[in-house]
Amino acid sequence: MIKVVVVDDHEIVRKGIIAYLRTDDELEVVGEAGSGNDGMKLVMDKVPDVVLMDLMMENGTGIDATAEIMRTLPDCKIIILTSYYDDEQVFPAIEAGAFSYILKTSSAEEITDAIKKAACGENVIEAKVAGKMMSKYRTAQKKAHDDLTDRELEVLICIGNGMTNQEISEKLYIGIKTVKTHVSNILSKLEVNDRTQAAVYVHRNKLIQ
Amino acid sequence: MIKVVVVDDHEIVRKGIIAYLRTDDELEVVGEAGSGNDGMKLVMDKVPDVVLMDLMMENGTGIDATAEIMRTLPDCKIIILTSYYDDEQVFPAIEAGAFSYILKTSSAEEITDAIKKAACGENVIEAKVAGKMMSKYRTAQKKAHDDLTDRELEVLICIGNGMTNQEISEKLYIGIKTVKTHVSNILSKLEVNDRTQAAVYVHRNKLIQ
DNA sequence: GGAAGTCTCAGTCTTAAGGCGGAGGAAGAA
DNA sequence: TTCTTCCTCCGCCTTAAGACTGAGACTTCC
Repeated sequence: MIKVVVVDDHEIVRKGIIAYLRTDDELEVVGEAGSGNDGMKLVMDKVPDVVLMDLMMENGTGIDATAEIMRTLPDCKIIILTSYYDDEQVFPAIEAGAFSYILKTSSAEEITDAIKKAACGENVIEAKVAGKMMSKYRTAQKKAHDDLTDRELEVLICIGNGMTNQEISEKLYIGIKTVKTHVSNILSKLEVNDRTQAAVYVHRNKLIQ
Repeated sequence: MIKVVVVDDHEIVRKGIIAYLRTDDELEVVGEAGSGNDGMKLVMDKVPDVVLMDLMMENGTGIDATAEIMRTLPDCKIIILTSYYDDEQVFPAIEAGAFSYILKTSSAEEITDAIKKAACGENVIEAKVAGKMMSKYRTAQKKAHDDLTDRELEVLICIGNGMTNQEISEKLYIGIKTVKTHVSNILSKLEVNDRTQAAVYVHRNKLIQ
């Protein structure tokens, strides 16, 4: 029997998953929790083989719970069960030590399958998530504005807010000549031609909103 | 007995909800579907009192299904059941004729309660969604760029992409003088001082990404 | 002590940007 | 028809922007 704990703050989802898991006689649901914190305590107490963990929970994410569980019970397999494959928390979850990552769009059979595989040490990563991981490592590239000095970044943000050189000089208490120097350096470092493109850069790279 | 149909493409969620609803002897689950299309046909066939409809489905949204059902069975109460309160589809769903709008974070009891209330003609709107509706009507205000002509909007988008007047004139096959005229008009209509601020406007108002 | 990087500022020069006023042609509304 | 709006373009003018070169003061690091 594979001992399973289900952590999900959607009661209806949790009850549903448990109801289904109970129909499989290889699995034994030894506990359920509605928050990351409760889940953590429960896991420490029950020491299950597998934890089905929802990522998006209202108070305290599944990430912290996952990390904490892995610290004390490194042999416990945590399966992240979430709704969206492009969730930003995918990577923190994997770094925290999540073993498998499946979506709620998976069929009930796929979920029980993932649990059984996890118990055998075989992990399951949703194809879409795997693809996301690939692109993640591709986009882990250096950003042009990493080359900027602190002061230059400060000036760039001003440009991104549509300020003129005059206004920037007044805001930063420096001469307009100095601002022009910074702006020139910024433009060449970002490889753009003028302040408008620099402003676009700021917004495209979400340096400000 | 209140006849209920459950439409959700997450099998595990659907099974869970149904398993729970069956424990209530006032409710009778007369069918289930894994897509908006199937759900629509099923509802036409079974004519339930209440439909529990998931919004986020992979093929065909719950919106279209809701609208279609309301056209043929206007007395049918459709309860939208979704994961997020700030979903952009909230309003289309309500316009499509959804009767209640509750979240999956609701307790199982709240869901059965919403079903019973719907059957009695009493709708339930999640507090957070209601708040969202309020702010929606507040933000339904006129945008400055609504005053722009088609051509001006076209030029504005170019500015938002960091193009110079020269580049814009080449792209639109018009003289640079004409571009300058458009730019001047745009700046005064948007009440900004220069093209950089116009570019910032474009991104802040998400005219382009 | 020297080298490198950063921040500050200066002078000069060129050009894109933008304001202001005017105007013709086309299309649609009153 | 007349009026209005939009798109197009012109000339004149002022100024902010940006490139390029140079340089002093300061900190950090070797």
